[in-house]
Amino acid sequence: MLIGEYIHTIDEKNRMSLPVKFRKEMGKKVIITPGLDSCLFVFTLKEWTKVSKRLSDSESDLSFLKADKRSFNRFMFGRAVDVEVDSIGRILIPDFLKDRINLKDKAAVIGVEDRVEIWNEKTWSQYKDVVEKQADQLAEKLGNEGK
Amino acid sequence: MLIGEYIHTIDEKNRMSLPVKFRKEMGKKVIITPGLDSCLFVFTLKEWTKVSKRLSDSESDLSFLKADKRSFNRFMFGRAVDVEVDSIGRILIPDFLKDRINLKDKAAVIGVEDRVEIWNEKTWSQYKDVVEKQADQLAEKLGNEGK
DNA sequence: AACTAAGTGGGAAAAAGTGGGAAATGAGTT
DNA sequence: AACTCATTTCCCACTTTTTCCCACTTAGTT
Repeated sequence: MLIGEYIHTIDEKNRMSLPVKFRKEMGKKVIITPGLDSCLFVFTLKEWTKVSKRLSDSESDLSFLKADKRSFNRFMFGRAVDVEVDSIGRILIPDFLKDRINLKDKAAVIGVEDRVEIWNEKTWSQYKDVVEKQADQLAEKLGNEGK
Repeated sequence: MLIGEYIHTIDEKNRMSLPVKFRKEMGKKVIITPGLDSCLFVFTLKEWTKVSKRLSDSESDLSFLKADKRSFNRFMFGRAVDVEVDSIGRILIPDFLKDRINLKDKAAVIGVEDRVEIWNEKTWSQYKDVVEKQADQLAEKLGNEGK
Protein backbone atom coordinates (compact mmCIF):
# COMPACT_ATOMS: atom_id res chain seq x y z
CA MET A 1 0.00 0.00 0.00
CA LEU A 2 1.33 3.40 -0.97
CA ILE A 3 1.22 6.00 1.77
CA GLY A 4 3.04 9.15 2.75
CA GLU A 5 4.04 12.53 1.45
CA TYR A 6 7.39 13.56 0.02
CA ILE A 7 8.75 16.73 -1.51
CA HIS A 8 11.07 15.96 -4.40
CA THR A 9 12.96 17.97 -6.97
CA ILE A 10 12.35 17.90 -10.70
CA ASP A 11 15.61 18.68 -12.46
CA GLU A 12 16.19 20.43 -15.78
CA LYS A 13 15.91 17.12 -17.57
CA ASN A 14 12.45 16.53 -16.10
CA ARG A 15 13.63 13.73 -13.89
CA MET A 16 12.18 13.10 -10.47
CA SER A 17 13.18 10.35 -8.09
CA LEU A 18 10.45 8.20 -6.69
CA PRO A 19 10.54 7.97 -2.93
CA VAL A 20 12.34 4.79 -1.97
CA LYS A 21 9.31 3.58 -0.09
CA PHE A 22 7.32 3.50 -3.31
CA ARG A 23 9.86 1.88 -5.59
CA LYS A 24 9.32 -1.74 -4.84
CA GLU A 25 5.58 -1.53 -5.38
CA MET A 26 5.89 0.63 -8.51
CA GLY A 27 8.18 -1.76 -10.32
CA LYS A 28 10.35 -0.69 -13.24
CA LYS A 29 7.68 0.72 -15.48
CA VAL A 30 4.80 3.04 -14.58
CA ILE A 31 2.02 4.94 -16.32
CA ILE A 32 1.56 8.64 -15.69
CA THR A 33 -1.79 10.21 -16.52
CA PRO A 34 -3.52 13.48 -15.87
CA GLY A 35 -5.39 13.15 -12.61
CA LEU A 36 -8.28 15.00 -11.11
CA ASP A 37 -7.92 18.14 -9.00
CA SER A 38 -4.82 19.26 -10.92
CA CYS A 39 -2.42 16.53 -10.10
CA LEU A 40 -0.91 13.62 -11.99
CA PHE A 41 -1.64 9.98 -11.29
CA VAL A 42 1.13 7.45 -11.40
CA PHE A 43 -0.08 3.89 -11.77
CA THR A 44 1.67 0.59 -11.70
CA LEU A 45 1.24 -1.39 -14.89
CA LYS A 46 -1.13 -3.70 -13.10
CA GLU A 47 -3.28 -0.92 -11.77
CA TRP A 48 -3.30 0.80 -15.16
CA THR A 49 -4.46 -2.36 -16.85
CA LYS A 50 -7.44 -2.45 -14.52
CA VAL A 51 -8.25 1.19 -15.07
CA SER A 52 -7.90 1.12 -18.84
CA LYS A 53 -9.99 -2.00 -19.18
CA ARG A 54 -12.82 -0.34 -17.43
CA LEU A 55 -12.59 2.55 -19.80
CA SER A 56 -12.17 0.79 -23.05
CA ASP A 57 -14.21 -2.32 -23.34
CA SER A 58 -17.44 -1.28 -21.73
CA GLU A 59 -18.98 -0.62 -25.13
CA SER A 60 -18.51 -1.61 -28.73
CA ASP A 61 -15.25 -1.68 -30.62
CA LEU A 62 -16.20 1.35 -32.62
CA SER A 63 -16.05 3.61 -29.63
CA PHE A 64 -14.82 6.41 -31.83
CA LEU A 65 -18.31 6.84 -33.19
CA LYS A 66 -19.47 8.33 -29.91
CA ALA A 67 -18.48 11.89 -29.22
CA ASP A 68 -18.08 11.78 -25.48
CA LYS A 69 -16.21 8.53 -25.70
CA ARG A 70 -13.78 10.16 -28.06
CA SER A 71 -13.24 13.04 -25.68
CA PHE A 72 -12.73 10.80 -22.78
CA ASN A 73 -10.38 8.43 -24.53
CA ARG A 74 -8.29 11.29 -25.82
CA PHE A 75 -8.12 12.66 -22.34
CA MET A 76 -7.27 9.37 -20.75
CA PHE A 77 -5.02 7.71 -23.31
CA GLY A 78 -3.73 10.65 -25.29
CA ARG A 79 -2.35 12.24 -22.24
CA ALA A 80 -0.94 9.19 -20.57
CA VAL A 81 2.64 8.03 -20.91
CA ASP A 82 4.48 4.93 -19.92
CA VAL A 83 7.86 5.62 -18.47
CA GLU A 84 10.71 3.45 -17.32
CA VAL A 85 11.99 3.88 -13.83
CA ASP A 86 15.72 4.41 -14.34
CA SER A 87 18.47 2.48 -12.61
CA ILE A 88 18.47 4.76 -9.58
CA GLY A 89 14.72 5.10 -9.19
CA ARG A 90 13.84 8.21 -11.18
CA ILE A 91 11.00 8.79 -13.61
CA LEU A 92 10.73 11.23 -16.47
CA ILE A 93 7.79 13.61 -16.53
CA PRO A 94 7.00 14.90 -20.03
CA ASP A 95 6.53 18.62 -20.51
CA PHE A 96 2.93 18.35 -21.55
CA LEU A 97 2.06 16.75 -18.23
CA LYS A 98 4.23 19.13 -16.25
CA ASP A 99 2.59 22.10 -17.88
CA ARG A 100 -0.87 20.82 -17.19
CA ILE A 101 -0.48 21.06 -13.45
CA ASN A 102 2.00 23.88 -13.50
CA LEU A 103 4.86 21.80 -12.16
CA LYS A 104 8.05 23.70 -11.53
CA ASP A 105 11.07 22.29 -9.74
CA LYS A 106 9.42 21.14 -6.52
CA ALA A 107 6.78 18.46 -6.50
CA ALA A 108 4.79 16.85 -3.77
CA VAL A 109 4.69 13.08 -4.21
CA ILE A 110 1.83 11.44 -2.43
CA GLY A 111 1.03 7.81 -1.86
CA VAL A 112 -2.71 7.24 -2.14
CA GLU A 113 -3.48 3.60 -1.51
CA ASP A 114 -2.90 2.04 -4.94
CA ARG A 115 -1.50 4.97 -6.87
CA VAL A 116 0.97 7.79 -6.49
CA GLU A 117 0.02 11.39 -7.08
CA ILE A 118 2.27 14.22 -8.16
CA TRP A 119 1.34 17.77 -7.24
CA ASN A 120 2.78 21.18 -7.61
CA GLU A 121 4.20 21.71 -4.14
CA LYS A 122 2.26 24.92 -3.51
CA THR A 123 -1.00 23.59 -4.85
CA TRP A 124 -0.64 20.58 -2.63
CA SER A 125 -0.04 22.57 0.52
CA GLN A 126 -3.04 24.78 -0.18
CA TYR A 127 -5.19 21.79 -0.96
CA LYS A 128 -4.10 20.21 2.30
CA ASP A 129 -5.06 23.30 4.27
CA VAL A 130 -8.51 23.33 2.79
CA VAL A 131 -9.11 19.63 3.28
CA GLU A 132 -7.70 19.78 6.78
CA LYS A 133 -10.37 22.23 7.77
CA GLN A 134 -13.09 20.13 6.25
CA ALA A 135 -11.78 16.82 7.45
CA ASP A 136 -14.26 16.47 10.26
CA GLN A 137 -17.24 17.22 8.11
CA LEU A 138 -15.93 15.04 5.29
CA ALA A 139 -15.49 12.12 7.59
CA GLU A 140 -18.98 12.62 8.90
CA LYS A 141 -20.38 12.75 5.40
CA LEU A 142 -18.54 9.67 4.19
CA GLY A 143 -19.52 7.82 7.31
CA ASN A 144 -23.14 8.49 6.61
CA GLU A 145 -22.93 7.62 2.93
CA GLY A 146 -21.53 4.25 3.81
CA LYS A 147 -24.65 3.32 5.67
CA MET B 1 -1.45 0.19 -26.49
CA LEU B 2 -0.93 3.57 -28.08
CA ILE B 3 -0.74 6.42 -25.59
CA GLY B 4 0.85 9.82 -25.30
CA GLU B 5 1.12 13.15 -27.01
CA TYR B 6 3.91 14.33 -29.28
CA ILE B 7 4.48 17.46 -31.33
CA HIS B 8 6.15 16.67 -34.63
CA THR B 9 7.11 18.59 -37.71
CA ILE B 10 5.71 18.09 -41.17
CA ASP B 11 8.34 19.02 -43.70
CA GLU B 12 7.93 20.51 -47.19
CA LYS B 13 7.67 17.03 -48.61
CA ASN B 14 4.74 16.21 -46.33
CA ARG B 15 6.75 13.77 -44.30
CA MET B 16 6.20 13.35 -40.58
CA SER B 17 8.05 10.99 -38.30
CA LEU B 18 5.99 8.72 -36.13
CA PRO B 19 6.96 8.90 -32.48
CA VAL B 20 9.31 6.05 -31.72
CA LYS B 21 6.97 4.72 -29.09
CA PHE B 22 4.33 4.09 -31.75
CA ARG B 23 6.49 2.52 -34.42
CA LYS B 24 6.62 -1.02 -33.25
CA GLU B 25 2.87 -1.28 -32.92
CA MET B 26 2.17 0.56 -36.19
CA GLY B 27 4.30 -1.73 -38.30
CA LYS B 28 5.52 -0.76 -41.74
CA LYS B 29 2.23 0.10 -43.33
CA VAL B 30 -0.65 2.15 -41.95
CA ILE B 31 -4.01 3.48 -43.05
CA ILE B 32 -4.77 7.18 -42.73
CA THR B 33 -8.39 8.27 -42.84
CA PRO B 34 -10.26 11.46 -42.14
CA GLY B 35 -11.12 11.39 -38.44
CA LEU B 36 -13.83 12.93 -36.36
CA ASP B 37 -13.47 16.31 -34.64
CA SER B 38 -11.07 17.65 -37.27
CA CYS B 39 -8.24 15.24 -36.93
CA LEU B 40 -6.90 12.33 -38.93
CA PHE B 41 -7.04 8.73 -37.78
CA VAL B 42 -4.09 6.47 -38.36
CA PHE B 43 -4.81 2.78 -38.03
CA THR B 44 -2.61 -0.26 -38.11
CA LEU B 45 -3.55 -2.69 -40.84
CA LYS B 46 -4.96 -5.02 -38.26
CA GLU B 47 -7.06 -2.38 -36.59
CA TRP B 48 -8.26 -1.11 -39.94
CA THR B 49 -9.47 -4.54 -40.86
CA LYS B 50 -11.57 -4.63 -37.72
CA VAL B 51 -12.90 -1.15 -38.23
CA SER B 52 -13.82 -1.63 -41.83
CA LYS B 53 -15.56 -4.88 -41.07
CA ARG B 54 -17.65 -3.27 -38.39
CA LEU B 55 -18.50 -0.36 -40.57
CA SER B 56 -19.60 -2.48 -43.45
CA ASP B 57 -21.37 -5.50 -42.06
CA SER B 58 -22.52 -4.52 -38.62
CA GLU B 59 -26.07 -4.10 -39.82
CA SER B 60 -28.05 -5.61 -42.60
CA ASP B 61 -26.52 -6.63 -45.87
CA LEU B 62 -28.53 -3.95 -47.47
CA SER B 63 -26.75 -1.32 -45.49
CA PHE B 64 -25.99 0.52 -48.70
CA LEU B 65 -29.63 1.43 -48.76
CA LYS B 66 -29.22 3.64 -45.78
CA ALA B 67 -28.25 7.10 -46.82
CA ASP B 68 -26.36 7.94 -43.65
CA LYS B 69 -24.38 4.81 -43.88
CA ARG B 70 -23.48 5.46 -47.46
CA SER B 71 -22.33 8.95 -46.67
CA PHE B 72 -20.30 7.93 -43.71
CA ASN B 73 -18.67 5.07 -45.49
CA ARG B 74 -17.75 7.24 -48.42
CA PHE B 75 -16.23 9.59 -45.92
CA MET B 76 -14.21 6.89 -44.26
CA PHE B 77 -13.33 4.58 -47.12
CA GLY B 78 -13.30 6.94 -50.01
CA ARG B 79 -10.74 9.18 -48.49
CA ALA B 80 -8.56 6.65 -46.77
CA VAL B 81 -5.03 6.02 -47.95
CA ASP B 82 -2.51 3.38 -47.13
CA VAL B 83 1.01 4.63 -46.67
CA GLU B 84 4.33 2.95 -46.10
CA VAL B 85 6.37 3.87 -43.08
CA ASP B 86 9.77 4.72 -44.52
CA SER B 87 13.09 3.31 -43.35
CA ILE B 88 13.50 5.88 -40.60
CA GLY B 89 9.93 5.86 -39.34
CA ARG B 90 8.24 8.62 -41.31
CA ILE B 91 4.89 8.64 -43.02
CA LEU B 92 3.65 10.72 -45.93
CA ILE B 93 0.49 12.73 -45.43
CA PRO B 94 -1.30 13.53 -48.69
CA ASP B 95 -2.27 17.13 -49.31
CA PHE B 96 -5.98 16.48 -49.42
CA LEU B 97 -5.88 15.10 -45.88
CA LYS B 98 -3.59 17.84 -44.67
CA ASP B 99 -5.86 20.49 -46.05
CA ARG B 100 -8.89 18.92 -44.52
CA ILE B 101 -7.70 19.56 -40.99
CA ASN B 102 -5.66 22.62 -41.81
CA LEU B 103 -2.33 21.01 -41.08
CA LYS B 104 0.64 23.30 -41.33
CA ASP B 105 4.13 22.40 -40.24
CA LYS B 106 3.44 21.45 -36.63
CA ALA B 107 1.23 18.49 -35.82
CA ALA B 108 0.14 16.96 -32.56
CA VAL B 109 0.38 13.19 -32.74
CA ILE B 110 -1.78 11.45 -30.19
CA GLY B 111 -1.99 7.83 -29.17
CA VAL B 112 -5.59 6.91 -28.39
CA GLU B 113 -5.57 3.29 -27.32
CA ASP B 114 -5.80 1.50 -30.64
CA ARG B 115 -5.33 4.32 -33.09
CA VAL B 116 -3.14 7.35 -33.62
CA GLU B 117 -4.61 10.76 -34.26
CA ILE B 118 -3.01 13.66 -36.08
CA TRP B 119 -4.10 17.17 -35.20
CA ASN B 120 -3.19 20.66 -36.12
CA GLU B 121 -1.13 21.66 -33.10
CA LYS B 122 -3.25 24.69 -32.25
CA THR B 123 -6.53 22.89 -32.72
CA TRP B 124 -5.35 20.17 -30.40
CA SER B 125 -4.35 22.53 -27.64
CA GLN B 126 -7.70 24.29 -27.85
CA TYR B 127 -9.54 21.01 -27.85
CA LYS B 128 -7.58 19.93 -24.80
CA ASP B 129 -8.50 23.06 -22.92
CA VAL B 130 -12.16 22.45 -23.54
CA VAL B 131 -12.04 18.81 -22.56
CA GLU B 132 -9.94 19.58 -19.52
CA LYS B 133 -12.70 21.72 -18.14
CA GLN B 134 -15.17 18.90 -18.52
CA ALA B 135 -12.81 16.36 -17.04
CA ASP B 136 -14.52 16.13 -13.69
CA GLN B 137 -17.92 15.43 -15.18
CA LEU B 138 -16.41 12.97 -17.61
CA ALA B 139 -14.65 11.15 -14.83
CA GLU B 140 -17.76 11.07 -12.75
CA LYS B 141 -19.60 9.53 -15.65
CA LEU B 142 -16.89 7.01 -16.22
CA GLY B 143 -16.95 6.07 -12.58
CA ASN B 144 -20.61 5.29 -12.85
CA GLU B 145 -20.28 3.39 -16.10
CA GLY B 146 -17.72 1.13 -14.53
CA LYS B 147 -20.15 -0.08 -11.94
C1' DA C 1 34.52 10.77 11.78
C1' DA C 2 33.35 7.13 8.76
C1' DC C 3 29.70 4.77 6.62
C1' DT C 4 25.37 4.18 4.33
C1' DA C 5 21.25 5.38 1.96
C1' DA C 6 18.58 8.64 -0.57
C1' DG C 7 18.30 12.27 -3.52
C1' DT C 8 20.36 15.53 -6.99
C1' DG C 9 23.25 17.07 -10.85
C1' DG C 10 25.92 16.83 -15.07
C1' DG C 11 28.84 15.08 -19.03
C1' DA C 12 29.18 11.93 -22.85
C1' DA C 13 27.17 8.66 -25.82
C1' DA C 14 23.21 7.15 -28.22
C1' DA C 15 18.83 7.82 -30.25
C1' DA C 16 15.25 10.51 -32.33
C1' DG C 17 13.82 13.93 -35.25
C1' DT C 18 14.61 17.03 -39.20
C1' DG C 19 16.31 18.59 -43.64
C1' DG C 20 18.04 18.26 -48.22
C1' DG C 21 20.39 16.38 -52.38
C1' DA C 22 20.42 12.96 -55.96
C1' DA C 23 18.42 9.10 -58.23
C1' DA C 24 14.22 7.14 -59.91
C1' DT C 25 9.70 7.48 -61.71
C1' DG C 26 6.11 9.24 -64.47
C1' DA C 27 3.36 12.27 -67.16
C1' DG C 28 3.10 15.38 -70.97
C1' DT C 29 5.11 17.14 -75.46
C1' DT C 30 7.31 17.12 -79.77
C1' DA D 1 10.94 7.19 -79.09
C1' DA D 2 13.34 10.91 -77.02
C1' DC D 3 13.16 14.85 -74.22
C1' DT D 4 11.69 17.84 -70.52
C1' DC D 5 9.82 18.94 -66.31
C1' DA D 6 7.85 17.82 -62.07
C1' DT D 7 7.06 14.67 -58.41
C1' DT D 8 8.34 10.90 -55.56
C1' DT D 9 11.63 7.90 -53.36
C1' DC D 10 15.85 6.75 -51.33
C1' DC D 11 19.70 7.76 -48.82
C1' DC D 12 22.85 10.45 -46.17
C1' DA D 13 23.94 14.14 -42.86
C1' DC D 14 23.03 17.43 -39.35
C1' DT D 15 20.84 18.90 -34.97
C1' DT D 16 18.49 18.28 -30.93
C1' DT D 17 16.86 15.44 -27.35
C1' DT D 18 17.13 11.56 -24.52
C1' DT D 19 19.52 8.04 -22.12
C1' DC D 20 23.12 6.11 -19.55
C1' DC D 21 26.50 6.29 -16.31
C1' DC D 22 29.15 8.30 -12.77
C1' DA D 23 29.87 11.56 -9.08
C1' DC D 24 28.50 14.80 -5.59
C1' DT D 25 25.60 16.22 -1.54
C1' DT D 26 22.97 15.73 2.40
C1' DA D 27 21.10 13.48 6.30
C1' DG D 28 20.92 9.88 9.36
C1' DT D 29 23.69 5.94 11.93
C1' DT D 30 27.22 3.68 14.25
